[in-house]
This record gives sequence, structure tokens and C-alpha cells, in this order.
Amino acid sequence: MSLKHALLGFLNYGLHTGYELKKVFDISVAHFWNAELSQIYPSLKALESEGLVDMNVEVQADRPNRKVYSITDDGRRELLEWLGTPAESDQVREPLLVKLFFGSSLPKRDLLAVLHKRADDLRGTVAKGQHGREAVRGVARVIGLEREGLFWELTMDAELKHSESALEWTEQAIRQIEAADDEAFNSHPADFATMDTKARVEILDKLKGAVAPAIHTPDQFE
Amino acid sequence: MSLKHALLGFLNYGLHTGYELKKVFDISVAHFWNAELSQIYPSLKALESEGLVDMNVEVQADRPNRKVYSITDDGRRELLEWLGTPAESDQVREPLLVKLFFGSSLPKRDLLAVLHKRADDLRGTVAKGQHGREAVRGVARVIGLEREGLFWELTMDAELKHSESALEWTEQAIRQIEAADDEAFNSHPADFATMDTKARVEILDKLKGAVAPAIHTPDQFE
DNA sequence: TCCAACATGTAACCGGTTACATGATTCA
DNA sequence: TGAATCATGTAACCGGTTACATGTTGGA
Repeated sequence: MSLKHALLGFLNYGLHTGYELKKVFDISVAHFWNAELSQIYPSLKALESEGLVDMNVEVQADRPNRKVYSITDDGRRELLEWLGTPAESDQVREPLLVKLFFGSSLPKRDLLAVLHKRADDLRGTVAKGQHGREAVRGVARVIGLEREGLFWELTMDAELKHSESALEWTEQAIRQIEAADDEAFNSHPADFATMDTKARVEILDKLKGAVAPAIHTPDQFE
Repeated sequence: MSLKHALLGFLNYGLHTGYELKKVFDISVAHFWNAELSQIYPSLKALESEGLVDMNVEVQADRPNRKVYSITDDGRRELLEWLGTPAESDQVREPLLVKLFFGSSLPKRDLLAVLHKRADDLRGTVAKGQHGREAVRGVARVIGLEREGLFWELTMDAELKHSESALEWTEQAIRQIEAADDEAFNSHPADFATMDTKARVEILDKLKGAVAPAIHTPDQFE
């Protein structure tokens, strides 16, 4: 889990309440690590009981009391260790690719509609991303964390680049599908289905041997 | 959830047992939708109780009995409807970007090590992806589902393209970080931390207004 | 002899989301 | 008047992973 570590990261910048941290998440890391208040509060409590953060109640007259958290030395140590450990990628879960994978079961125009919707979404993300990227360094300057600007920009770049390449792929997929033979759609694949069980199993095993080295086995991740 | 729909998708190709489906997942969609047996079995049971699949027990003398599943008309209808519905992207959760975001808290060489590790992993994925892509159409032909080859290839392309662009980004990030001023690292940001609470909150709100339109709000997903 | 493959499952756990609860203040 | 902001949380649920359980057969 890196929510706890992300919280430590922000607390390393200074004191914060849970409510404030939610705001900070939303304007900075939400595109690659979202967090809900209902998860932040218990996580802070857990961090406290682990001795990685301290908490002070700040009594307020007109508003609800605030619980102000700060990072401890142990917390800082834990953060640095985590930051310096290589990160495994999370399991990819991409429903769109599942849909595309079974594209032959679907009328051509339905599949194309699904892909066009994705392309539109991505165009929106790309446009926003370009705007955001320009805003970031200024933001860092305003906030008094100028040196951090580089890193924040790089995370924006990551999203932008990803969106751009995803868009390129989508557009190319659309072109290839448009060009594809109509017979490829709405098909009811017969050969494999009517094979007897043993034959199918044999084929699967043969395939497994052939494809195995090409499969990107998604190993453990934190 | 699309595990159920992925199962329906494969059952639409023909009869399968849970055990077989696991194999099929591993050699085809595992890179974008992994599934464990412990999840497949209950899902099939659920699909059955929803009337989307039928089950027949095949008694075997020398081996454990097999439960052979087949898709029903209702199941086929459900599958087609799901396939034709635009897919929202899953929430992105990228620990590496979290680490990079807090890169200024870390010694330069530690951060670079983390990124080099990622770059190496990606180079491996790209190499495998290229091999795999070439194997796919052949696989489709062997299995008797030649028309499906196009779609399978496109899903391989997606992974390959994504890996390639992620690698490009990583390499560029490494270069920028190598070129960065040493003062940007191991820093203990003081200004923001020593501000009083009210001032910080004000800044956060200002930022929210400025950055909001650039933030890609990750909405609901299925 | 020991491990892999075949074949099915259950149970505990885990991180995360959604919904619900409370209650004051401020602004449109 | 009614919504948004401040500020904290709990509880139910959900999809997925890990670990555990069982028992046979065939090959290294």
C-alpha cells in the first residue's frame, strides 16, 4: 500500500489535517493515486499507532476541532526507505481491451462506437494535461516549493505521454477495424467450439508452450 | 466487474471448465485482465445462478470430475450488451509516480536507481511484447479462430505501445533528473511547513482554483 | 521419491469505494 | 432557504489475492 507512504510524503512537507490532505491529494497526485477521506482518516490513525506520525488536537471555537498530524523521525525513516525501493507496477485492468479482445462477437459499428468514445475521452485528457503541465511549475513557485517543481512536472508528463500514446493506439485501432473484412464480425466461431475436450486441451497446452516466453507475467506488487 | 463478462466471452467461443478457463486467461488476456482460479470458480457459480451459463458435470474415472460450462441465450445477450457499452478507464494507481513526486525528499542516486530499475523492466516487456505480437496471428490460425486474430493483435499492440511510451518517458525523466541541480534533492522544504495554518489553507484554495480545470477527474468506472 | 498436472473449492484478509451520520457557519 | 465548506468519522460492501484443503495419476 502506498497511501500511507503518500501521506507520510506530504506530512514531510509540513503539518496537515486529514481534511487538508484530501485537498492536497486532489490537486496533485489524484491522477495516479486517488484517496477518499473515509480512507485517509483511518490511515492516519493507523500511522499514529505505528509511531510514524504524531497528532495534536487544535481546538477551534467556531469550527470543528482539527487533528493536526506531523511526521516523526521513524516516519521519515520509513518514508525514505519506501521511496528508495523500486516499485512494481500494479496489475493492469483494462476493460476496454477485454471488449476489444472479444470484438469479433460484436457488430462492427458497436465496436467502433466504443473505441470512438475512448478516443474522445483521451483527446479531452490530452488537452487538459497540456494545460496542467504548464501550470505546475508556477504552482510550485507560489507554494514555496520551487525545487519540487521538476518532479511534479515529470509526473504530469507521464500522464500526458500516456494519454497521447493511448490516443494514437486507439486511432490506429479504429482505422484497422474500419478496414477489416465484415466477415470478421458477428462471428460464431465453430471449429474450436465443436472440437472435443481432449483436442482443445492439447491445443491449449501447445499454445502455452509457444506463447509463454512472450507473456508478460505480472508478478507481485506492493 | 468484467471478470464475469470475460468468462462469458470465452464461453461464447465454446464449452469450458474453470480450470481450462484459467489456462485460456493466462495465454491471452492476463496482461490486461488477470484471474485466479479461486475467483473463477465462484464467478462461474454466480453466473449459473443468474442463468447466464449452464453447467454439466462430466464424470471422469481417473481424474476429478469436471464441470463443463456453456453460455445461455441470456448470457449471450448480456455479453453483447456489455461489449457494446463504452468502457471507463480504471483508476490509475502508479506507485512509481508517487515515489517520483516525492523525489526531492530522496538522495539523487536513490531516485535514479528506482527509475533505472523501471526502465530495465520496461525494456524486458517491450522485447517480449514484440515477440508475442508476432506469435498471435499464428496462434489464432492454429486454434481455428482466424478472424479473431486482428483483435488479439490489437490488444498486444496496446501493451507494446504503452510499454514503449512508458520507457521513453522513463529515459527522459532519468536524463532530466541527472541534469538537475543537486540542491533539488534531500531538501527539507521549510517555507510551506513554517507557514501558519490559515496561510496554507488559503494557498491551497488558490491552487485548487488555478489547477482544477487541468485535473483529470477520474470519474466512475464499472 | 517427489513434483507437476488435473480439478475443485473455502476462508481469511486487504485496499478501496459508497453510503451514512453529525453539526456548525457562511454565502448565494 | 438551501447548498457548500469545515471537520471528523463508521459501516457495509466489493473485487481481488493469498493461503489452505483434498486426492489421483503420470513422469523425472
